[in-house]
Amino acid sequence: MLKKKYRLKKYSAVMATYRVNNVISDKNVFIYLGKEKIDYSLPVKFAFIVSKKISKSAVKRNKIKRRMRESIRLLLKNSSIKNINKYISVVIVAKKHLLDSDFDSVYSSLSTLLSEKA
RNA sequence: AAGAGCAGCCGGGUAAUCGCGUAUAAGAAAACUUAUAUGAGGAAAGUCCGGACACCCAAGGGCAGAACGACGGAUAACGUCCGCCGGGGGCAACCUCAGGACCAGUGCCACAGAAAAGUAAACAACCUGUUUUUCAGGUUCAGGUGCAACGGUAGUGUAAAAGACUACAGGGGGUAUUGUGAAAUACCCGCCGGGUAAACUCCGUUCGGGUGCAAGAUUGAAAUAAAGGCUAAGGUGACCCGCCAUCUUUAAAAAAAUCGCUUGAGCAAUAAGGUAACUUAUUGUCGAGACAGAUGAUUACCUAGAAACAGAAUCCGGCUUACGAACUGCUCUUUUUA
RNA sequence: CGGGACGUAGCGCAGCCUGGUAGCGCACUACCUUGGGGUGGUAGGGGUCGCAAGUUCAAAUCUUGUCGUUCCGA
Repeated sequence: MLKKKYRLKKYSAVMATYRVNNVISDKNVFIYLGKEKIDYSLPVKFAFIVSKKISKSAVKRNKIKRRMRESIRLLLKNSSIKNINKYISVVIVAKKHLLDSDFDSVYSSLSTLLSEKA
């Protein structure tokens, strides 16, 4: 789980990130990238969205969110995704395909998307 | 031994590495770091009932409305629970029932049938008179219909019949006894013209009304502005653009913070009362409290193969629904052996 | 968190209040009309009435539970 300073808290901030409309995706997730930073001392903030359309069960939605958070935590620790540091915020939206995947596929798709395409 | 019925119990464990929420302590005194402790359920779910708590409205009462409905109890309360009565099911253990009233009124009972409730026979049949037929009168036992037929079976009786009369059983009413009571038992009375209220309705009981922790309280900022976006609807206009108004958005910055927020009809043990639900007393104990929302990832071993349903959001008491594996106790039936 | 509405033929809807026969339009099939097609006409097929239980002689309809879809308020 990420610490609180890495979390994007406000609904309005998420909507602002959507409005930039800089999207990358694969079969598992959409990733919305926010505006570029002015002050580089601030950390990148993440938000994770798993809608009710993906599953009615709160347990399954929570599981997907936890896997995504853990992946981002490991990626930040490895500092393998340095090139996303220029963005203020990142919103990650899960797709229905994630429901049947395991942790490794979540980790690999997030790492390739964020390190290569961003 | 086999097959049933009822009740109970559990909801993976240990270790290692990385990591998260909360509390406390220390350092720092802004962010933060370290240590320790602690961190989802039996249904947390559905939101179907009942409360607590909070605010708004309200003089009191009625009407209306809603829910409930054998009886006695439990409870803060309940549509829940316990016991018991009656109906139904089962050989039995046991299970199950929205279980008041169609003698207040109004409806409905398709098709079939003579007739579906009205002092009722438009089919048919029986008997009597007339007697070729027809017709008139009496009757509804038997027939057939239907979920249901104007009380059942057997006899007496009669022109043919009929509770008209008798016996037996059924329903209803009255009296007596037993029980707190629903009711049961006994005796007596020919009293016996359907069903349906999860049809309207009537009777009884309960509920001040509404809103729900995003309830509500406190502190601070702003003082109704600024910058955009949009045009389906409003104004101006013949129409379009435009303008006004409306609507809507605004990243780190003022765009909130704190309280409510978890010590409670709490949990555990023992004792007493009660058939039980439950109650009382004593002792011990504190077991999540977030605010885009904390329990995860990887590995090894054990169990049986690390398996299901499933994630607290103000808090309790229930109900309902979903669901995994192993096992324990009591009871019943059948068979076999002693 | 709270409150509504709707599940009926492949699709869109009636019927439910007041219980006994499930119907309408489009689509589908066959035939007629045409040189052929469309249009038009005639006939026909197709429905566990979301699911489960109860009330009733009888349930799409009444009652309860449950599943799904969708809307509204904060």
